[in-house]
Amino acid sequence: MTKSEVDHLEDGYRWRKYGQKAVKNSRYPRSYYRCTTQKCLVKKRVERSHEDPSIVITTYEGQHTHHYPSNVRGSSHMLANPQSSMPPSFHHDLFLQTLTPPLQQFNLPANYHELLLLQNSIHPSFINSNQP
DNA sequence: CGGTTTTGACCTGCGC
DNA sequence: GCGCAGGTCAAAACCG
Repeated sequence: MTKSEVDHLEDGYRWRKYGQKAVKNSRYPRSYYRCTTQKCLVKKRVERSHEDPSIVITTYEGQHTHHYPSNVRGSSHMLANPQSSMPPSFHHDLFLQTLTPPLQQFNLPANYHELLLLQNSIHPSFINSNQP
């Protein structure tokens, strides 16, 4: 449930695509990702909105039981001492916040843009959390 | 050379 | 029992 033009969303974890299928509702293909960290078998389903091609619906299946990888591809510049500045609890909270809003989005399309902006605000903020 | 993406085939659950 | 739809596997291709 994030607005993005690309499927490869860097959410702090590394994903390996293991499948792709076309769905009937959407005329766009749906991609299946799995967390590359062997400790947790979290799965992720990325589907493109049938209304707005610029919006992808990301459905997480399971919970991450580990911190994000030591070196995140594409965001390696933000790893100075992540564990220190961001305890797991904080991340878990963020995780819940990321999961909760989508349900409201479905019921309140009017808040869509606000939530999208919120989503866009969360990522940079937590990236900059260890920035002096 | 290792990890990742791609892509078709294969498997399973469900409705008729 | 069959067909459809969704989900997964695995081999080859691809890329740093």
